[in-house]
This record gives sequence, C-alpha cells and structure tokens, in this order.
Amino acid sequence: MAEDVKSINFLEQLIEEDLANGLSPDKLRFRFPPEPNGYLHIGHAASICLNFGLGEKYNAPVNLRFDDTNPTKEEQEYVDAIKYDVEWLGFKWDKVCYSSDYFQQLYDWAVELIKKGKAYVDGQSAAAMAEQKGTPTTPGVASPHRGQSVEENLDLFERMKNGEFEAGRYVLRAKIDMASPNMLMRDPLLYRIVNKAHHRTGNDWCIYPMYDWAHGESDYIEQISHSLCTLEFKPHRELYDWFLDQIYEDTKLRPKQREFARRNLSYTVMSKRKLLALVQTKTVAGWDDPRMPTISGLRRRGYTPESIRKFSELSGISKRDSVTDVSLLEFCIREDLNKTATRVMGVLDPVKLVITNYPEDKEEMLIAENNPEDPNGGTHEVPFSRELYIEREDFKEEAGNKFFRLTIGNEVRLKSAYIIKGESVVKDAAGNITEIHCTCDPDSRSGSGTEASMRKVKGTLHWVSIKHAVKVEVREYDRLFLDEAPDSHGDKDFMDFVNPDSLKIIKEAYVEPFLKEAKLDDKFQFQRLGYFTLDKDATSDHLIFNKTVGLRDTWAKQQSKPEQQNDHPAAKPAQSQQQEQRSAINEIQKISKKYTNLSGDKLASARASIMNLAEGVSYEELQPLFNTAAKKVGTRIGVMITLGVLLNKGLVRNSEIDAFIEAGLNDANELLASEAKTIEAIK
RNA sequence: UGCCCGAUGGUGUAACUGGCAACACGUCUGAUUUUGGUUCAGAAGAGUCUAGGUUCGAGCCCUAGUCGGGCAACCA
Repeated sequence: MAEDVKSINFLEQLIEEDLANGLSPDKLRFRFPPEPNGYLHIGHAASICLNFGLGEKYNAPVNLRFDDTNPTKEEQEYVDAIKYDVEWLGFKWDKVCYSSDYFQQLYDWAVELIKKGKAYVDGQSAAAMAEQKGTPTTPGVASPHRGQSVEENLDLFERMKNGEFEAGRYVLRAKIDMASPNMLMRDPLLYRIVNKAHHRTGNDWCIYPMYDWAHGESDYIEQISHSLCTLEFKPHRELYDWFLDQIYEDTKLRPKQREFARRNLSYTVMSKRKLLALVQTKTVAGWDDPRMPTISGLRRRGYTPESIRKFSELSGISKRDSVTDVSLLEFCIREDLNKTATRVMGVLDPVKLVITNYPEDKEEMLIAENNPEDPNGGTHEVPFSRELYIEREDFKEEAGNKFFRLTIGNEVRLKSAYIIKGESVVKDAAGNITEIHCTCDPDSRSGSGTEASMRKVKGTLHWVSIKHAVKVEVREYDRLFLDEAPDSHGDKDFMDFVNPDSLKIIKEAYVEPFLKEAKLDDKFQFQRLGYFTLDKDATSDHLIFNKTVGLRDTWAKQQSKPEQQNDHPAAKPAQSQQQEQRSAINEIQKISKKYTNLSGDKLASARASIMNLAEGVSYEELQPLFNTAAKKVGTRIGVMITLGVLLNKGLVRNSEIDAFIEAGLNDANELLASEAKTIEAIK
C-alpha cells in the first residue's frame, strides 16, 4: 500500500524541526487567544482548527485564553459565546485562561523593568507622543520624560496604579529605540490608565496592560511553545522577543511567535468591525443571522461542526493573502449533509395537482426511504391522496425533450408513489394555471414490485398531499454581498455591495407531516431542493425552516447559460489602446514560452496568434526582449516573429535589430534559425 | 522616501535537502440513478510575476525589478 504522503504546512514543519532539534514533545503547548469583544467567525475557525488541530496531532494541551486587557470593549457575554462555539466545533481545551489572571505578575515585571531603567512614565498627550514617534520613513525623537529617574518613574507608576490620576493622564512606556525602522519598537506603551470595571477583575485595577506587553508574557507564563497568530502581527514579533528577553529565564521554555495568513471568504467580510456594522445598521438580524459568516450564523443556517472543520482542513494554512471561494464551504456542507440528512418532501412554490382516476376519499400511507446513502437509515410514512401540491416549475404545458418534468401527455414518477401522466390544465381568467389534471398508473406504486412499478420514466417529482400538508415558513438565503471581495475596493465602502436580495422569505410552503416532529438541530434534505434545518424562531405551530444550501443543480446551470452568453459582449468595455498593447506583448511572451513544445497544427496556430498580436506591439516594447537569454529559445522565436511583422510594416532596421537577427541565424534551434532567415530577407 | 511579508491553473493548497508541476473545489463530457442529487469514468485548464545569473538541470538558490499586502491606536 502506498504511503499517504500527506504534506505538512510550514508551521508543522517548524514544529518538526524544533522536535528534531531536541524540543521534548511533552513541552508542546498551544493556545487560542480570542479577545472577548465579539463573536467568532469562520476566519477564527481557521485559527481554532489550526491550534486545536495541532494539539490533537501532537497530543499536546491547548489553552483557551481570553485576551482581556481592554475593559472598554470586552464583556462576559462574549466569553460565554466563544466558549460555546469552540466546544460546538468539537474541541477540548486544556485550561481556560485569561490575560487578566496575570495582571499582578505583569505589574511586578513592569516594576522590574522600570528599576532596570528600561521603562518610564510619560505624561504627555497622546498627540504629542504620536508626533514624537516620527513616521515609517523618519525617525522619532525622544520624549522629554525618557531620562526621568528610576525613583520618579517608580513613584508615578505606583500612583497610576493607585488611581491617583484620571484616565489617560500617564502611560508607562518601554525604553527601546525611537529611531527603529520598526515603529513598534519606538518606545511602545506598556500600560494606560482606564477607569472602567473589568468583567473579571472588577475595580481592582485602573491600569491595564497593552496587547504586546500582555500577550507574549502570558504565553511565557503558560509555557506556550508555539504562539500562532495572523500575519498582521509579524512586525510585533520583534517586540514580542524584546519583552521576552527582559524576563526570560533559561530554565523555562521560550515561546515562539509565528504568523499565518488569515482566511477570507468570497462574497462576505470578515472583520469584527464590519460584521458589527452589519448588525448595527440592521442589514442583518443579528450576529447569528444565517447570512453571517459567524460560527453562530453558520450554525443557525444549518452548517455542522464537521463541515466547518473539513473546510478548514481543505483550505490549508499559508502565508499569503487569499480569498477562499464559498463554493468550497458549500461543498463541505453538502458532502456532510448528503451522508446524514433525512430525506423529506416539501413544496416551496405550490401548484395543485389532481389525479383524476384516484378515488376522492382514498388515502394511503406510502413508504419513503430516510436516506439512500445509508442502508440502515430506515424509512418513514408519507400520506398520499387524490390532490397534491407539486412545484410550479416542475410543470410546463409543453416543453422540449430536455425538460424531464411533467408536461401534458408525458409521464413522470411521483417520488415514492405512482407514475402519472399529464392530461389537462385549469386556468384562471388571467391565464395562470390553477390546477393540473393527470391520471396515474395504479399498478406503478413504488416498491410494489410490479412490472409497472419498475418502469423507467425520465423524471421524478417531489410532492405533498394537500389534505395532510403542513404549512410552514421557509427562509432562503443568498450571498450577503454582490462583490467577491467587498472590502477590497479602496474607493468604495463595503456596504455599497450589500446584496438587497440576500433573504427570501416564503410564507406558504408545504411539507409532509413527518416534519411536525422536527427538532432544532435536525438536518433534512427537501428532495430535489436542498438542505434545510429548523430555525430557532420556530414554534410547534409555526415551523420555520432555513435553507442551508441548495443541491447542486446542473439543470438550473443549463437554463442560465444562454443568458450568460448574451451578457458577455456588453460585459467587457473596450480596453484602452495602451492596455491592449501591453497585454499584446505579454500575450506573445506567454505563447512563445511554450512554442518549442508545440508541433503541427498547434505550432501553426501559435505562430498565427503571435503574428496577429504583433500588430499591436511597438518597437519600444519589443526591443528589451532582444536581451532574452539564449536558452529561452521560445521567447526569442516569438520576438523574432513579432519583429518580422514590424519590419513588414515598415520598421527601419538598426544595429540592435541586425544583431538580434544575426544571433538567430546562428542559433542551434532550427525554428529560430528559420524565422531569422525569413526576416533576413525583408528589406 | 524606510522597514517587513508575499507572488504556482478560475479559487485554495502541494511539490522531501534543486530532477521538466500534484491534490481539492469549480468547469465540461459520458455512464448509473425512483432526487437533473449521490456515485463512477473521463476531459479541459498553470509551465510557477518579469529579466538576468548559478547549475548538466531552477517553482525551489543568487541579483535587480514589477505587482499585492502590512507597519506611524492610551485596539487586539
């Protein structure tokens, strides 16, 4: 059996290296460090799955640590929600920790820093300090308080702690380097005064540590071996290490900060600030609105923990900014639900179907499979009668032979029931179809084993018996934004791209009575439509179903094709002359590269394309390519062909051109030599 | 104008210490199917941002450039 060569990401490689260099496996420890100031989203899920996944892989403990150093933004409510989400995803933490647990230790260390002359209290305004900080391109200047005596610093810092000053009056700063190219090293703040009760420490403190001071030291206290964060913290690493240097004792493990790219999802936004804006502007109903990319939103929408973990696994970890297509997320949830969801029938856009040869008072219970993917999934009963609802779009009075559904004179199967044949329609005064009349083949009942029941028909429809149907509300969701990356447009606000039709509420949908028993976390497949789950707003006499995701629909895709084609010509406005030229030379380079790999027709057509594109190329663009390395024959051939076109158009030869042709003539490659020869002939 | 990252099919990730680019999603065929789903078989699509260089050989190494992102909160 071939080994499963599962590649490991760069962080796992680092861990493997550390292990190989003598790090004891039992020293491995990770942490997931959310700030309790908002709800977790699918981007956090990447970090959760990474850290807890590493914990599982290396059998190492993982702490859930709340980075709660800013009482103005953080609340207990968020702590609870975050814990719930992490558990729901299926992960087990070793300890729940809080940065606030370390406030005393952090304070003590800060005092030591002051004593060592590595920190000072600054009483300037925030604006003045920002001014002194300089800019990324100009060095900063020292604060007038930088040289303050240790005694004075100690005194002021203690009084800060004792609450003698109003908020913002003083800060404690590390004394590092005001000229560092890294702005974060220009005497960063360690503490500020905040007169606000903390959700855990109450009014014990009125000074609070900043992120950089708290985070690395918390890692050290907890003996986290690998502290993984997102890319924007890369510049913080230098400071992280500087702070660690001040307190590190070599009997202990020294944590390492490493960075990975945050995960973006197409057609949505992922920052807490932007998600909050959606909530506050009532664009969505709340943090757990099923259109939100929050864990709670996805849960309410019907996503499973397995699907989200799978998504994280498939997305991978890397160091480059990227936008993962939602189609991957959708694939993950379909894959999971296909295996597990109970099959039922529901009609969202009903039209009445009357089976004229079925007795008016007859009712029968038919057997429906719960899940064809699961042989042990069992069955349930579905009531059948003379009058049914079917989907309006499943009927056309007449249609081409690519329409597999019900038409007049054609047969289709009613899922788990009989084969029927369309006979006639009843319309209202406006010409709308109000009833479809059909006849059924009484011998064709599903599972009856008769010859008629085995007959192949082109289509199968879902349906629900009117007399037994349960009226329910169904909510269908579309992407929240019309743009793939709504927050990537510098000139436009992401809110400009909100999809006005992201929520469709169907007040009168009908489902089979089996669904009366549905419970909150149950997952269903409404056959031929998609996956649905009960919304938390549902009550026993008013069921509400959320559509998690539709089934793949190749029929809908085919239907929309002609439209797309019509859209195309108008979609691309004429490019500017310059752009065309630039892309022409680029295009030539691209084609040329693989030129020597081609032969026969392909070669001829590549040559023709180059000649065509050459019309849009200027000598100024072409000339630099004369220097193309001799071994890059393809490119040189392309350049030669292009040159030929230009010469034919009247370009005057010069010494550069002569030299290029000369070199081509003498080249070992026959294609190049022959192109050069052709051109040589042009006067 | 400084510093730090990054650049591989439409998208996301691979390619062990250099050995002519793989997997998944998506797309397109065909078969099977009592879900136009699932499953199965197959196809198209990148020669790795550009230009030099090192090497028998470069997506991996070196140099220069281009493009994209981050950095000047008493936020994390």
